[in-house]
Amino acid sequence: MDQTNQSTNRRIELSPTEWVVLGLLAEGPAHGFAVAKELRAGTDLGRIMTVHRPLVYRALDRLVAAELVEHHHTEPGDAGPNRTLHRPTRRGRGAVNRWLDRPVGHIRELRIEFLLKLRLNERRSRDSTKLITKQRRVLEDTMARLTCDPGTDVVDLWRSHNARAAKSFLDDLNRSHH
Amino acid sequence: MDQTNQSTNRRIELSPTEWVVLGLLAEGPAHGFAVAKELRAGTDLGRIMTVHRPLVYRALDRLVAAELVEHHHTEPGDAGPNRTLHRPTRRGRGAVNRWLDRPVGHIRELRIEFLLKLRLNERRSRDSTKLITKQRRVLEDTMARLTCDPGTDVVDLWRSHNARAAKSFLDDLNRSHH
DNA sequence: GCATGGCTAGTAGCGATGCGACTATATAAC
DNA sequence: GTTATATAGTCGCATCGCTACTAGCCATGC
Repeated sequence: MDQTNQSTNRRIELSPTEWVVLGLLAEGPAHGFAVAKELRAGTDLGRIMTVHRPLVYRALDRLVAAELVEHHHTEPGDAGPNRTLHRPTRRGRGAVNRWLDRPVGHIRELRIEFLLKLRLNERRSRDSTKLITKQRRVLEDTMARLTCDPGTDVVDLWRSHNARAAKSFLDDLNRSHH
Repeated sequence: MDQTNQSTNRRIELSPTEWVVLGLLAEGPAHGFAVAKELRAGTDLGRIMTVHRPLVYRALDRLVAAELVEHHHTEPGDAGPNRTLHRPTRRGRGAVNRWLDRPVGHIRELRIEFLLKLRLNERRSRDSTKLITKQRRVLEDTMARLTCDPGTDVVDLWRSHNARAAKSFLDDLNRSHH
C-alpha cells in the first residue's frame, strides 16, 4: 500500500447544490424525488436554498460519477413508479462531514453555504459550536484586511458595512449556542 | 398616430449585464471591445461587476435586437481590425435614464445593481441624491415587513442583520451626499 | 368498469450564463 | 522576414434555472 490514501483527505470541490444533496443523503438513503421535496421553496432547507427537481437529479448523477454517492437499491414507490435509493459512499460521508465542519472563505458564502451547514448539522444533531468559532476567526481575518478608511469608495463602504453585519450575526449565533 | 407610444414608458426588463452595457453606451458611442475593457476585473466598474468579453458582445446583440442600441458606424481600430461603434437609440437612452433613477426592489440587488447606478450616475455627472432617498424608502418598507422576532430562525436573523447593514450603508451615503 | 383527476417518480429540452479558447488584423521588435 | 503583442470579435462547452413533459399508481365519481 502506498504512503496514504491522500485522495480521501484532499479537499473536494462541489457546488452548493451538490453539497446540500450529499448532505441530505448523509441523513440516510433517499431517492431523488424525496431529496427534491426537502429542497422545494418554502421548506426548512428550501428557505435557505431552493433546488429544483431536475437539478437534484443532475447533482445526483455527478455525485455518482465522482464516487461520492452510489445506487443503493430500487424499491416500489409510495404511490407510483419504482424509485432508486442513493446513499453516500465512504468517501462521500467523509467529504460531507469535513465540509460541514469547515467555515466558508468569503462573506458572500455565509448567506447560503454557511446557513446550510448550520441547518444540516442541527438536523443530524451535530454540534455547530466549533464551526461558528472558526467562522468568526475567518471573518476577523477578512475584516483585518479591509481598507481602513472605507469613505473613499462605495464598494469598500458596502463591504465594511456587510462585514460588520456578518460579525454581529455570528456573535448572535455564538450567544444563542451558549 | 394611436393613443401614445406607451412602449417607451413601459418598464423594460434587462439583466444587470445588459443594463451596464447600455449604461456605458449612454456615455457615448463605443465598440464592444472598449466596453469589455471597462468591465474587466479590477477596473472602476469591473470591481462592482465583471463582465467578460463574450458576454458583452452577446448583450450588445440582444440590445440591438430589442432596439435599445443601434450600430453607429465602423472605423479602423487602434492597432487591429476595424471596430463597430454602437450607440443607444432614443428608447435606449430613455430606458437607461429611468433605470438609473429607479431604486432596486430587493436588498440582494444593492450590492451590484444599486452600486452600478451610483457609479454610472457619477461618471455622467448625474445626481444620485434622489435615488438614494428613494432607495432608503424602499428599504424601510422592506424592514417593516421583516419578522419582528428574528431570534427564532437563522434565516430571519441573517436577514435582519443584513437589512440593518443596508440601512446604515445608505445613511452613510446620504451623509456624504450632504 | 372505466375515466378522470391527482400524487409520485423521473426526464427532456430550451435559453441564459460563465469561461476558456480560438480566429484574425495590425503594429512593434529584432 | 519572422515573432511577439495588443486589438477586435467569435465559438463552443458545461452549468443553471425553469417549464413542460412522460409514466406509474391510486382514489373517486357516476
